[in-house]
Amino acid sequence: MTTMPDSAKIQTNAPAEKYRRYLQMLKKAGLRLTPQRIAICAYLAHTERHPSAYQVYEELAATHPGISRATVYNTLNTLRELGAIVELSFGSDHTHYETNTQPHVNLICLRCHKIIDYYGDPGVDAVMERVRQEAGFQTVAVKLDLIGFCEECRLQRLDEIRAMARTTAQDKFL
Amino acid sequence: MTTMPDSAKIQTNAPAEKYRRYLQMLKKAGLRLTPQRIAICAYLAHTERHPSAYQVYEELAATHPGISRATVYNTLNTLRELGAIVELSFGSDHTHYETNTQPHVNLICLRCHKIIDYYGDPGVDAVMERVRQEAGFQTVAVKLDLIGFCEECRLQRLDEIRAMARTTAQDKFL
DNA sequence: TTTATATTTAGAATCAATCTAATTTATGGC
DNA sequence: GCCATAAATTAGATTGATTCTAAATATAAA
Repeated sequence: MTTMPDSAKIQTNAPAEKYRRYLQMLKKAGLRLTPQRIAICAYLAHTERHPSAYQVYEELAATHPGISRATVYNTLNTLRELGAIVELSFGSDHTHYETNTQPHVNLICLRCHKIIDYYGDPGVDAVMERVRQEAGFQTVAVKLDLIGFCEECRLQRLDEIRAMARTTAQDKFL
Repeated sequence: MTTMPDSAKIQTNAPAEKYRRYLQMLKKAGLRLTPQRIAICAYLAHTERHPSAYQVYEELAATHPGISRATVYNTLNTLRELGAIVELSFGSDHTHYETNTQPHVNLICLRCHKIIDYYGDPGVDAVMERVRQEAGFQTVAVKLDLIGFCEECRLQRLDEIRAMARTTAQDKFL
């Protein structure tokens, strides 16, 4: 997994900051800050994972009995429409959400479906600016996904190919 | 909408080339090139849109009566696992596919759900190389999504905000 | 307070996607 | 070419994440 330069982590993405940002966006959109919405924002702000809508509902239901599916899904959809969170998909059955909208790279493994957040300078600022000038597109959130094979799975894949080569002379892989 | 420099379109993404690439990847994975799979690859190679799995099935069923949902979904999943096509999601209900895996930027509008392919140099090569060295991640496909508001919707949004400002003194927008 | 609007809820409904078991098609060895 | 084996396809049933609905509740405005 090797090292990651600390300098690459430009901004902080502290829960408190995310939380404030979510609530602010809801309010700015003219929506009420109900206890349910606040709970959902708090959950999203404090997770380091990429939860699915279903996970958000299930885990919130444990601490907030009586919260309904509809409220969770509606709120997540609203936050997505506002650009506060970003939908991720990677062949899994549910929709997962990226709660961290600072520029970073998602390394999505085709084999194990793990998503690794990679912080580095993707040079995205320049692209955003060009897109604004040339296409009139106003960027709210950036998602840079690299789809491929994580280190673990890559090595495993190599092993499998070697094993296969030993037993048969087939040219198939994966 | 403005202009797009021709120099930005680095490689060609001709249907014939996509078609050959798809078939080659299936074959390399040890799968048979059946008439159904060939039809699906041909469809994907020739579309300029970002079809959903359901659309692929429905449109293929028109010309290839008897093709089954399962075959279409299985083949699309296989192509996705191979990195030949990439899943896109943008708040719509179905899963859509990006059939064009050359480096480009998806401009995804939060309001009208339009996806604009933007060709330019996102400087992604450098990121891919760094990710390989630092995280051991082998990239198969890249997806750079900018999520925001397209020119049309941005202008419409401005109009709406102005209209609202004229009638009321509320600070809500969107 | 009263009225109007926004929000939530519980449960039903939807429908894209997957699964299943049977059938068809292709492949390789003889 | 023929047979045996594996691969792929099909039609239809099933699933289950998400959305919808109608009623109840909470909030804001007047």
